[in-house]
Amino acid sequence: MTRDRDAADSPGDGTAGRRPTIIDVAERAGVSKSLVSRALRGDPGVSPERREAIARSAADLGYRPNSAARSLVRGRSGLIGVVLNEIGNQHHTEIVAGVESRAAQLGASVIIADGAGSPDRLSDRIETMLELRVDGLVLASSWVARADLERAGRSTPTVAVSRLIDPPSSVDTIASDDVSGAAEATRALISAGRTRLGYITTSTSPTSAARVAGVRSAAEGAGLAYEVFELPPQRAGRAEVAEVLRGSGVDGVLCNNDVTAVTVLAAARQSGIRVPDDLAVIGYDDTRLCLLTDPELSSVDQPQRAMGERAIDAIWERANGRARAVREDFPPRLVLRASTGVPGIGA
Amino acid sequence: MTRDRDAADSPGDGTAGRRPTIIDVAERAGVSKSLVSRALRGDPGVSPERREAIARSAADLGYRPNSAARSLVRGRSGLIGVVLNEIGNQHHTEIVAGVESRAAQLGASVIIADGAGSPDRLSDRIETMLELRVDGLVLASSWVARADLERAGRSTPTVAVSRLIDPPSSVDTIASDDVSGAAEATRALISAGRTRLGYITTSTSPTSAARVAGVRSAAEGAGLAYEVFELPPQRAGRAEVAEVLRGSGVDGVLCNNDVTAVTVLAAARQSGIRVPDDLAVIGYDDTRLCLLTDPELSSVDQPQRAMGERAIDAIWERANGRARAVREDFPPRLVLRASTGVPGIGA
DNA sequence: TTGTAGGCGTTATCAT
DNA sequence: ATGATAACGCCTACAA
Repeated sequence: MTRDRDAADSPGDGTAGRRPTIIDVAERAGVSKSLVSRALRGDPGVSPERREAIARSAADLGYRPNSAARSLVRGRSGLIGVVLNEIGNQHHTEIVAGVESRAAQLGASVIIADGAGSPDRLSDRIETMLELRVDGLVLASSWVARADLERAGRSTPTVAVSRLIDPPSSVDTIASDDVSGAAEATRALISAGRTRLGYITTSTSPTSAARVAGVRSAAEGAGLAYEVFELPPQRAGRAEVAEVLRGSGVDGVLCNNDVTAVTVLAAARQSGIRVPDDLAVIGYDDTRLCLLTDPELSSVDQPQRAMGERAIDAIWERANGRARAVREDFPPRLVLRASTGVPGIGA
Repeated sequence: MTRDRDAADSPGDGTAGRRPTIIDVAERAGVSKSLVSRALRGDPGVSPERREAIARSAADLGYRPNSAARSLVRGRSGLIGVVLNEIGNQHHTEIVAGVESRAAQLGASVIIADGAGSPDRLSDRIETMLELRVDGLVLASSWVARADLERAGRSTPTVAVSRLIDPPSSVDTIASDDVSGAAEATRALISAGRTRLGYITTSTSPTSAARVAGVRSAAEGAGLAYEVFELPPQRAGRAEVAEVLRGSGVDGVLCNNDVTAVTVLAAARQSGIRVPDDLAVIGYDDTRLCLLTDPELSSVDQPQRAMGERAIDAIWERANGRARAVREDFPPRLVLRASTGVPGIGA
């Protein structure tokens, strides 16, 4: 039920009258609008007196530049767009910190949109960003349709901070090295004496697929078998995980993220499975949750902040002529804690 | 296969040449630019043939409207801005869901900015939103300076979804009723037989202050004493909380959020304090964490989504003439679980 | 149904 | 140092 938006035109504006423009400022200061433009932007070549008068006039009027007008004439918006797969996902939001800090150095403002985990929404948000003429676009999602990637890459420097299957060459990609991250974690399980390995995930993303590959390589390298458990997000509660655990004889498990790992911990406790004695557990992302569990949770840390910073650099490079695509994998870091037992000592 | 539109290429443009405008679309379709404008916006009064030709022309060219130009001429941006105190804070991000869904009904796009917990950054982000001429602004933070609130309220319909001290009348405020939420939680502790009550928080926000008031009212109503523990966020780890717990003889504690509550659980376990036998614990926000702890965590749920929706409605009302400020408190809901023992039965 | 002509607020290029 | 003035891309009366 949409509301009627074209209510009788002018009556009731809510906020005050017309917003002051550069012209209002100019009149009040008794100068031309060009001079106001220069003064307000801090251009050199404006006499101190004028500058002063203009500043006061602007302040009195509560003048604020209209970025639409500016963007239109300059051909650049000064905006960096970030589209997140899911604003509630900590892995994605941490990338924003890196993006923000680097963008600030370039004098750009960062605006964020939430894809709410849906490809349609993602597509829509990307379109909005492109219409806004962002000077660069950061995509933190593995679920962007290829057509949308191409469209974005064609319009503005675009970098995906996530693992993509066969990304178009117009889009740069930055990810952490999921294969080696998962492999290293798996090797840690193995060197803790685990022989019945498992990977449990609540996602079917390319990221997760890469981690499966990492688990496989490490397991096969040690001549061990491994099992993969895929739980749909809605069916990934403590009970479901407990069931999975009971069915399999797994004694060492890597999880797709820390929340899943905490769920495994809870399920194990409920099922009388001791951690790490009966089951070693490793999470992914190294969130602060890891320090709040009992036992504390081992986890694979990803350098989200550095990846976010790199994304902005890549955008800058594209804007300045680079044509070849960036394809970078950042090395993750395994953080061992009690949930895998004492490092180096088997069970 | 000719995609070269500008032979004289400046040394490295990155993406293709000039972006197509409504004029390019018009020429290619052999019509005037006004007709293109109408057709593309779905205005009635355009012959089917023209409409078709224009659509094809636009598609061929990869045309995309420039929202700066549109915003400039229409006087509205079609944008709703949301400034979050901290993009990593789940309480704040959940408000976004409500904002998004209602904004979509109004045909507005939502853009988000992150205040990173700093008043300066918040101020800066708000300014960016105002320069963008957002049609409405949602502030999810208790830390916005009053000057910024006034500035925003003067420029565009603004609503703070958070507790504010003495908000300006130009800003609408929506919050959950923290006093009653905390009071109800405290009464639950009392009726579970707890007599040495506590409130532990990692924040000094007005929100937290309101909850203290709720705890006080319930405690005093029952003739019981209570203690308030304030831990700075950096010093709110398991160890610090354990120390606090040991020092006091508290047997029933309300926490400012679920993460703090989980920390309390971890600290209690470490200190040999049994939950709920020795200590009853209640969190705030009712995040999914609550189901992953042992024992499961009682918590106070806030209707973030409804608050987000209401924010958009309030903006709409302001835009349509309402002058009086909205001051609304949404009722929270206490969810009892094992961390407070069986409801209704004392320890 | 279609086209013409301003104008939105700003920047930037010319003059002066 | 300052001021006209022409864009920027789009929408919208007003004409035809």
